[in-house]
Amino acid sequence: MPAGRHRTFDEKQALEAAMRVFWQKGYAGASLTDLTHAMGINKPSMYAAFGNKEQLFIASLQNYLNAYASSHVDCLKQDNQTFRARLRGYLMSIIHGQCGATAPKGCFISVSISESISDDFPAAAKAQIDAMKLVGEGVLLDFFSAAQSNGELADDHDVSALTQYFMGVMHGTAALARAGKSTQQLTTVVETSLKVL
Amino acid sequence: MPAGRHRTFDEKQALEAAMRVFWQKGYAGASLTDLTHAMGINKPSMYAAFGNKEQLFIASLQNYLNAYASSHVDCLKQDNQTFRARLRGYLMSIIHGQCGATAPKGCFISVSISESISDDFPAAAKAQIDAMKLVGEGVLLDFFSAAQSNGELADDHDVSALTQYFMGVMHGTAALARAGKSTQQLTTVVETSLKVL
DNA sequence: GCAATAATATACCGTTCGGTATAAAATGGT
DNA sequence: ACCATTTTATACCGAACGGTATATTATTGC
Repeated sequence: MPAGRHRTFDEKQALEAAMRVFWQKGYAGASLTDLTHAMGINKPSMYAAFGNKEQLFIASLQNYLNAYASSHVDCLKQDNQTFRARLRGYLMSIIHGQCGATAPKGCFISVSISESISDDFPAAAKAQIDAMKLVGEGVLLDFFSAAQSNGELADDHDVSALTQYFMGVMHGTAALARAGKSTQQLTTVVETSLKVL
Repeated sequence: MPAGRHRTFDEKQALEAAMRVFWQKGYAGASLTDLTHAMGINKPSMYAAFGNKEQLFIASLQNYLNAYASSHVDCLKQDNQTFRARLRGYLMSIIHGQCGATAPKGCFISVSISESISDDFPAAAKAQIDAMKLVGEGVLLDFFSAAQSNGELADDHDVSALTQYFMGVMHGTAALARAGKSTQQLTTVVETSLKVL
């Protein structure tokens, strides 16, 4: 046990709160006052625990990936379901995350990608976002490639084209969620998108 | 001819420059220094010509609609083309706009919708964005409804669902363009998206 | 109990923010 | 020529920005 006064706040809880502020308002739109108020701490505590605004943002991105994004990938691995059902489950899981009542609307990564093309966006944060972009694409590419190898997906399909298309569908539903569309409306978008297969 | 010193800058040119800054950096991310530098004028000139930052933003949105968005709709009215070809032309026109080399990537309205859900986003600007959202949806809804009346689109299609779907496709390609995808890659996304018809 | 240590709270730092007062420069009307 | 008018350029305003020094409070090891 280290000497000195103990933390009176939960670091994970504070990070979750900060993430939601960034998720809703973006990096530039989220002030330290916004962040520390939501986290329930004051600035020196934030700086001691997370470094600075940029590092808090990067930690928020990582927290989003762990707590809000990774779980969807499990849907693609349900061996008891058909190829189509697994993909549908994946997309449905995602749109529920994008339309949840307790969290901000849309996709934090999608919002961050969009903001990160600004030339004065912090470099380390941009690098983190670029890495996450590749991961997301890799998941879908592997899924379609494996399905084609297994014979679940016909050989005349272009797995790269399908990957780009469904990446687009996910960014699209994220934008629609942000525009106020309901889970039900996004469900019909997902169902329609699956008709290409 | 009014008395007094003449303007030494072109108002439309300055507005175009301001629009591109907002388009790339968003409302919160664009400072008055960014804006006036790009416009080639100083702050009092900007305030005299446009009012304030929020009104400049609203004027930028209107300028985007006029100069970058409205023209695409003409593709839907090419009576010499099939229903499918008109829709394809519309989407292709849009993705070229989203990937143009001379303008910022993506869609200014899509970016603005995303940013406008922040609770400290200016109210008048949010109202303008909400109005533009409805216009965009109306264009597609009218297109599909008319096509169904003409018999070009089978009756078993849900025009509302198709509208939501292609709104999602457009937001999706806009996000992919912002993520760095090429016109060629977005073309395959558009071609894939048309398979649902 | 008493130093050493670490987290809290407050007040403050220089800079940048959106916005403006002020004065110089340029035009038209007379 | 001169005055009214409008735009320009500079300097400045209070507020908010990201970030930190300082002092107080709480905790552990001894």
